[in-house]
Amino acid sequence: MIDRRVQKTRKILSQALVSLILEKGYDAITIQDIIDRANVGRSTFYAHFENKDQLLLVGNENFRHILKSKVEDGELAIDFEFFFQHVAENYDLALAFFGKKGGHVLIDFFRDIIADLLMKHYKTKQQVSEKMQLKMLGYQADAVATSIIRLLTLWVEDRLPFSAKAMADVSNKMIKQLEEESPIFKVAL
Amino acid sequence: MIDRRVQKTRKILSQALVSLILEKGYDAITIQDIIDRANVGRSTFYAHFENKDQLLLVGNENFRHILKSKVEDGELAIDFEFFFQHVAENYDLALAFFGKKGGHVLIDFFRDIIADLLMKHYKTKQQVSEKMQLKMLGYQADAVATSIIRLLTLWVEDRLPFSAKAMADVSNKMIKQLEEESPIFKVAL
DNA sequence: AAGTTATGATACATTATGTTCGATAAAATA
DNA sequence: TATTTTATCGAACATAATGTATCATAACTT
Repeated sequence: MIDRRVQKTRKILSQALVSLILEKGYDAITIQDIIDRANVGRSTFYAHFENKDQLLLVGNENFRHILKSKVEDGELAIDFEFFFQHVAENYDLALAFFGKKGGHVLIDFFRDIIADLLMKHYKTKQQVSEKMQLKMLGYQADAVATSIIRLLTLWVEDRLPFSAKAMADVSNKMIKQLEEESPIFKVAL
Repeated sequence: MIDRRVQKTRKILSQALVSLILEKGYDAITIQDIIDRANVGRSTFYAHFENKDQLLLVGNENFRHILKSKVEDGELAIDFEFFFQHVAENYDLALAFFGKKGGHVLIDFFRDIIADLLMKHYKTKQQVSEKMQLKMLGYQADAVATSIIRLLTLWVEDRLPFSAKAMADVSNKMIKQLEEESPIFKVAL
């Protein structure tokens, strides 16, 4: 098991980072800010993390793995209502992760995961074999994933004016757009 | 008219920034890097710009205003083929603006412009009056604009494997998805 | 040709970076 | 409990970037 001192240090560093994000924005935060806020020695920080990004990623593995574990449990499609609900239930964290003041680390993380899942999903719905068509489908999966994450950030920044279900419905609508084979694939690429 | 020394200084600073983006990525660039590369005095930089972002914005007004002027010429919809074509014709710049190594300044700029235009466009197609429905439509316009910019960045980063027309077709497809009134608006928000 | 102004060079105080070291306190282990 | 292991702190360090200020000079405008 992990040394209790280590657990304590990592936790307080994570909390310091989150609180600082809400105050001054991720990009403006320095390592110095974090160790001042956490009351942790400079050398201690570097004994655990290489930089801010790593602290954010490692310090929030629980939150990050929600989507992943949920999907690896067997379902192919994504339960967006569950996802938006989970975000709503962790509003303070979500604001730090996805709000205006947040950084790009977790946004990119979730975008990539969703894009991968969408790509698998689309490939089951369509028979696309040609190389360039597959590439274009990849673009679209990525673009749709990006738009869903964008919806999420607008929603969070706006203090959740809609229900998680409404957000999931809009997300699913954006996904469905690409489910059927469409004339776009017959266009000269 | 503007002092020739000023024109020269601003131009060389802009060029220095663009070349540095391609080398080390926008976020990692310091003011020191820029003035070293441009061979310009530190005080001179600050006489013209407050920071990197401003240099990037002011130094590329021509590129930025392409979309805006094109639309203000009377058309309501956006000519995405023209837009993607313009990007392709300025590939080096586009790579610095929208590639992996680029910053978020111009991406955000274009996203906001496109989102505004889409919102106007949707409002002419649909009769949406209820406040929350209007807000949700705004989310969707923003999300679609975000996905189009994402398509652009993937395309540019990938060295333009598709024609500008193909990219415009995909973009327009994503836009059309929201043109008709859809069941989503009857969902409980 | 005279007056105006942008520039470069230099200097400055402040702040952050990433690393190293030894003393100390806190933990695991026997 | 006694002993060993190890995480932390505090301090120091060289390096680098920041934003501001001043002044002589060169380049520009009129």
